[in-house]
Amino acid sequence: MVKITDVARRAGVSPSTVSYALSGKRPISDETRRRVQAAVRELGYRPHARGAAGAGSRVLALAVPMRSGVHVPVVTQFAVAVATAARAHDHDVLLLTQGEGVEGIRRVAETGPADGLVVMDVQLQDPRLPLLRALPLPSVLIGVPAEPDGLTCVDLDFGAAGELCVDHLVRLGHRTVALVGSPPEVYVRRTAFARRLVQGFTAAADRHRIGSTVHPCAPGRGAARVIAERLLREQPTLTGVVVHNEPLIDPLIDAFAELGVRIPDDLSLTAVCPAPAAASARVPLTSVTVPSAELGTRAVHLLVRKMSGVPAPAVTLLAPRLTERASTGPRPA
Amino acid sequence: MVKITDVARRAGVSPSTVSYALSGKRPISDETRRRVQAAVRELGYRPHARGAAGAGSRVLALAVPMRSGVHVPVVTQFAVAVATAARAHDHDVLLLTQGEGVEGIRRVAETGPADGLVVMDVQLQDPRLPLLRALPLPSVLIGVPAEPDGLTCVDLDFGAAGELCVDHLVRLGHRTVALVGSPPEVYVRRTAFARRLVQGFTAAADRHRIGSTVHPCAPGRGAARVIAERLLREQPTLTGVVVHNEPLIDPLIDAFAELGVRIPDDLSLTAVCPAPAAASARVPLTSVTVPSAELGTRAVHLLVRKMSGVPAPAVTLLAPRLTERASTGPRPA
DNA sequence: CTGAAAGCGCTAACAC
DNA sequence: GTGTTAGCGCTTTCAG
Repeated sequence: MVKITDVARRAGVSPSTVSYALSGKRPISDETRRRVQAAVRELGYRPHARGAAGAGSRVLALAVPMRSGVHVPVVTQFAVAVATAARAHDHDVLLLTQGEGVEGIRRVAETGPADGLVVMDVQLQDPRLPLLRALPLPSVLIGVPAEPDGLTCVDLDFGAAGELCVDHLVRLGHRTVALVGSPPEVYVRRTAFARRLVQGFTAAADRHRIGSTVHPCAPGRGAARVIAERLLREQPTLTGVVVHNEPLIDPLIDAFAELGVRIPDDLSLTAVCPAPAAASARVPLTSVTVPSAELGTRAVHLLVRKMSGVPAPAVTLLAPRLTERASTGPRPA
Repeated sequence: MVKITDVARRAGVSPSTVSYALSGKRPISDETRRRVQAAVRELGYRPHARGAAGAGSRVLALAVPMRSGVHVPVVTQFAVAVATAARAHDHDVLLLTQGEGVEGIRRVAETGPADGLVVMDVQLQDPRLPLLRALPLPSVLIGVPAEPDGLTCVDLDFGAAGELCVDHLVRLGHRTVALVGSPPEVYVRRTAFARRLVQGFTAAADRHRIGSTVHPCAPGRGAARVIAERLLREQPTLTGVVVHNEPLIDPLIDAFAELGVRIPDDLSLTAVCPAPAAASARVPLTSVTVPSAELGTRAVHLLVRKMSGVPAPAVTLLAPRLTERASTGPRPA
């Protein structure tokens, strides 16, 4: 195991000179630096577990959900956003795959090299919360659980997003709406964002005194066809649908088309999903954007602030914005 | 910054006892361990940049490609496989997003906490190769560049995969075949796996003395329609198609259907993609499986062996296997 | 089973 | 611009 003194000997300088030559923390003559670098290369030197006085590890861990029902591209967008933002703050990102679950967090927090933690796929009652509250390691959740006190959470305001979709449909005259949601297991887990969207959707429909139903739905063409048929059969007056299930968007549009339902002439469709997915769907969808990149960036900002000792608000909610595209129109006569 | 001596004082024991109580490297009485753990919790102690004699960081870095033309779900599968395998070897995974490129690798290798490196999205002439060869940090590539000596590479044998698809089609009697490939930028970058598939495909077609063409293709319904029309127009005798572009699979099947081409009656279709994608396509596809999980696992195995000093072979190629499904049949009369 | 003390590799004051 | 040296927080002998 080659150490800094070896490099120093080889380069004919003192250890501290090597240290400074590598860190750049004080000026070193070109000649000396060159010799040091040569020695480093020749010996294959790598700085070791930094001496105590050194800078912290500058690593933050990211707990990514990789379980049934989560949509991989969206999760990946979050992860990339977090990684990019972390780099901007001179941090690296440690990948913590779910399945390690609580244990993974404990491990990283206690013995791991991370000095901060970003947690995704938060449930309303999440088994990780007690640990996160107790941990000396600062953490930020992407997603807002039922009891966020003592934590730092950031998310799109999914409740408001659900309301926004309904308000939009009501403004167009629709009087019966349905929510085609995420796969059932997502609700079973009480995943925060999915539950809150349902709450907002239902509350807005009740407030407007219009009919509403909610349908968890697995992805895939088969499921899309089944749900489309069922909606048309069970709710003949249905003219407005909100989709909160990205991989289901195109299959659902197809299914309606096959059943002779035209969008937006016969049925208005609204989605809650990342903007590109809405824009590039078979029919460009009026949608509330899930700003994955901004959420990831915000989470990292909050985290680095927390790591530097500044207290952070328990909940940061981003206001939803609805973008009109081709999939919504006035209620048919 | 709370240190081990603080914990020791609080627990009324010596620093070394705290150290051993936490590492478990020598037996500690239950009573003492309890007191130590209590002190740790109360003070929020976290082990620091480990003392020099301590174990290595046990982190390996993963360079993931997040650029145009790569298919996110597949990349994510690799990443998850790598992370899981790494955990099995008691390592954590540091996410290195491309875009940092060569610089990212240099940083992690020189000052970063990683002690091993997995590189994805390898190009035939990859700018990172000289660095990887020179680095004291052991690395493994998923993908085989043109000159793999001095490196450690693992991949599916994409050349053989291309041949296998053609052989299968020829055995069914087809005499004109086309390859619908990855997006153009993938070939422009000279991405190794894409290029090698083309080589194998072309070589096999030549060997069988049958007509063959290759078409890079962007994803999306529009592009699929365009390429389908073009294939039918320019090659009237075409009856066999190989797709190597996962997000294009369904759109391409749709496009052919819209053009009145039945699969497999009029046209046989083969894919090179992960098994689930082939199985759940609109028409279940005869395919050569890209075993993402196994590749990720292998890469990590090779890497940990290398890190422990055992030399590793320059190239490990997994033999392709073709699974017949519903999309291929005899050449129509 | 525990403590004292001697390092570990590295950085940062301090001297010149 | 460089070397000397005193730590840093932690682990691991070495004694008991």
